[in-house]
Formats: sequence, C-alpha cells, structure tokens
Amino acid sequence: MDIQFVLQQCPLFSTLPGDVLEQLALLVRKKAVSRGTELFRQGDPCDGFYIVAEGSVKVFRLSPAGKEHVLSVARPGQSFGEAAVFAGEGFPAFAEALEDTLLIFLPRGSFLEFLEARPKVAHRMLAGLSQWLRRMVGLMDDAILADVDTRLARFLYSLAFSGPAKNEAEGKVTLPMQKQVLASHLAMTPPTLSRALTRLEGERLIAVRDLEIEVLDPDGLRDRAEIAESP
Amino acid sequence: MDIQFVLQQCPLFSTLPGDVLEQLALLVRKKAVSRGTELFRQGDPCDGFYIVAEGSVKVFRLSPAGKEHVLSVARPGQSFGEAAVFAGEGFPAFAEALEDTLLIFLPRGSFLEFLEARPKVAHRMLAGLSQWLRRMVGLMDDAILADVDTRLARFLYSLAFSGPAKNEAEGKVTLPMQKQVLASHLAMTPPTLSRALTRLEGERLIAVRDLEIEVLDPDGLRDRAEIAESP
DNA sequence: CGTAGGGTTGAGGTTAATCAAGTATGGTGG
DNA sequence: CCACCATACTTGATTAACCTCAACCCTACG
Repeated sequence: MDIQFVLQQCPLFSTLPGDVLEQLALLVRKKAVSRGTELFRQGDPCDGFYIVAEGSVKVFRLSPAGKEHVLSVARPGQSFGEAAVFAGEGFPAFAEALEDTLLIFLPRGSFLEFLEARPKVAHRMLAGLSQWLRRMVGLMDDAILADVDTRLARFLYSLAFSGPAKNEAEGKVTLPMQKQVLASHLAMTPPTLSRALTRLEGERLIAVRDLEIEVLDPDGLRDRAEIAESP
Repeated sequence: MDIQFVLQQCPLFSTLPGDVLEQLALLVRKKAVSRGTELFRQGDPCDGFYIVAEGSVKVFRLSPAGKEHVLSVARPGQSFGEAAVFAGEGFPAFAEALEDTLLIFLPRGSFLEFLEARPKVAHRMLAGLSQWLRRMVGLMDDAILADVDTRLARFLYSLAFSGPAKNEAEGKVTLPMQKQVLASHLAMTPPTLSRALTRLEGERLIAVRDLEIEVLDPDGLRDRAEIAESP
C-alpha cells in the first residue's frame, strides 16, 4: 500500500502538491485491524484521526439504552475522527472495523504542527468540516421531517446519481454496507427497511437482489425522494 | 454598540489579543434588522456570516412539504452561517430575526484573507466548527434515539446546569425562545411539547410558569435525561 | 370590546417499533 | 459431502408513541 496514494485519495489532501504530501506521509502510521476491531470509543481522548486505505469502518453513537445509530461508514479514501482533533474533548462516537481493514493514522500533535504552518491545508480542513456539518444536518432533518420511504429513496438516489458516480453502468448500484447497518444509518429498524425496499420495488422504482439495487425509474425515484429538479 | 466588545463575546474570537480584534473590527459591517427579517435563505450564495449583538435569530431548515425544523437560535455573542463560508456551496438553512436585532456581518472575502494570515484564528474556527458538528450530532441522535420526555428533560437540564450558567439563582431558568420554536428545535409539535412539560411537572421535576421554568429536582431531571453522572 | 396569536387540551388516526416466527446463506466440523 | 449452526434478512401481528385536527383559553393590543 502506498501511503501517499491513499492520502491523495482523501478529499482533505487531494489538492496538495507532491512535496507537501511527502512531508505529511512522514507523520503517519499504518495500522492493520481485523473485522470487529474497535478503533475508539465515545469519550476516549482523541490522539489523532484515521484515513481508510482498504476495508470499511462504521462510525456510530450509542444511546444510554444501548441503541445504536450509524453516523457514517468510511470507505477507502475517507477520513473519520478528524473533528475530535480540534475540539479537544475526546471522540464523540464509536468506530469499529466492518471487515479486515487497512488504516492510516495521523497523530494529533504532529498533525496540528503540520497545519499551523500551512494555511492552505487548514482552509481545506475547514471546508471538510463544513461538509460534515452539512451532511449531518441533512441526515438529521431527513430523519425528522421525512418518512422512511422518502429517506430510503433519497439515499438510493444520491447513491446512484450523485457522489462518487461509481461502478454503475446505467442505474445499477451496490449498497456500500449491510442492510442492518444501512437501517441504522437511515434511523430505522431492519424490518422497516425491508418493507420500505419492498414498497419501492412494488412501485417499479427499483429492483433489489441482495445488496445490488437497480434503479428502474430514476425520475420516479427522484420524485419519491422529494429532491428539487436541478436546472 | 461596541463592535470589538461583541467580537470578543463570540467564542470564535474570545482568545484574540486586542490589536488583532481591532483589525478584525475593520472588516465588519453593522446591520440592524426588525423582527421577521429574513437574513438568508437555504441555497443562497454565501457572502459572509453573522454575529448577534442584540436580539435573536432563528436558523432553520424547511422540508419540501413546508415543515420547519429549527437548528438553533443564535443569541448575543453567537455566530451563525459560518460553516457556509468555507464550503462554498451556499447557505444550508434559512435565518430569520425573532425580534428587532443588531448584527455584525463579516464578509466572506475579507474574512478569508484575514484567516489566511492567522493560523491561530483558523485553528479556533476549526474548533468552533467541531463544536457545531458535535452539537448537531447530539441533536440528531437525541431526536432519533430518545423519546420526547427525554429530549425535553435533556434540554432543560443542560439549560439549567451547563452552558453559560446564566441568570438562575438556584434552579430557575427562562426558556430562550417561544415554546413553538422550542418544539421545532426538539423535533416535536407544540401540543406534544405542552404535554411533555405537563408530565415532567406531574413528576415534580419542574414547575412551569410561562417561559419560566423552575427545576425542583435536579437529580431526578438528570435521570430522566439519561445523562451519565459526571464525577 | 373584539380580534389575533400563542398556548393548552381532547379525540382519533397513522407510522414505524417491537416481538416473534420463519427463510435463506455461508461457514465449520464431522 | 453433508449436518449443523450462526447470522442476515424477511414476513406477520400487535402495540405504542406521536401527529393531526379541532375546540378552547388566555393575554396583549388595537
């Protein structure tokens, strides 16, 4: 695994010139963990943050009653835990590897030094945190203002037609996580997700086969997702 | 109104030395608006952000169906809209003055220049955004994982015993907004909030008189809020 | 006074959680 | 190769929390 390559994949650092990337690479540590490994717990003091090189990591919160809510699933090139670096109050969530995973760890102290000298990177971090904030706010009022079918439709639509327009030829996407994880991410239970998928399938908007989802009617799905037309 | 004084009240700038504050003060514009004025709309291009000097501003999102969700109410010394400055994608929410309000406006361009030269301030902004992120995540999984009574208890407890421990002698606080605004902030409807207050009152945890809330049983309220003991 | 807005109270309806049973699927060990 | 088990997912029936709609109260204010 090439560290610099991974760093460059990360939105936070993708605009950095080669020599700066090289300096950054000197600060980091590689870390290989197996499925189920807990990277950090809510409240743990934050000694740095991570970028996923291979595999995936679930970031989630636990209610006092033990119910879990998945904030995000980090996949290769994505970072997690970076917000905690600046607040200095410990991690606000749990993180656990969903499969055998290769990570890059950026220690807090040396990373902050690195930042101090590079306003450009700091600016990039500010943009990155703003994005997180945006995403979380979106997630939140989705969960509050929209019903389950709408939430699901919105997730599927943006998976298929925005974001890193990935492996889909026409409208075929693969869910980036298990359905029970997705259910928690969308603030619903697995039975509810199952039924919501069935309903959207019944409306001929999608076709489901395990984690493979085919979007049959993009416009219909967009309507269901209550997303405004773009032009 | 003294601009520098207001800037210093804002957590983002409270640690700045006097001369830097002076420079910052040169960039800003005062703005007086009357109750009901819309400061910006969701999607508007972001040309800067605000700090409240006097009054209060409601920041909220609207669902396509027209339902409103109040993200926060900014009061004197608090900033809003700052996240949009960095993302460069327009404001993610609406903002409207709840009363006649005095504002300080920091224009995007000159503020970014100001930041560029001052890593310390940038670092502070990073911490500030992290705090926002934390608050939003907290709000979100409150709304998702906790029932209405718990949400309300949590809000009241933190209002009375953390935050800017304000005008309360023992356990008396004033709700910082109308009840219908609070209801939306806590992701419930006014009738539901009303009943929840009645229930907590019935359990002798609080006493309500208009916007004045007296906390009768702090420990009981903390238990109801499912907040872990601190020691 | 009379009206308007915020707030409360009551009855009824709906969404999604819960609980429980049933159906694949994949891995493991005999 | 097959029996076994664990895990993910689905399906069904019931329940409960909260929303909705409506009437009503109250205070402020013209």
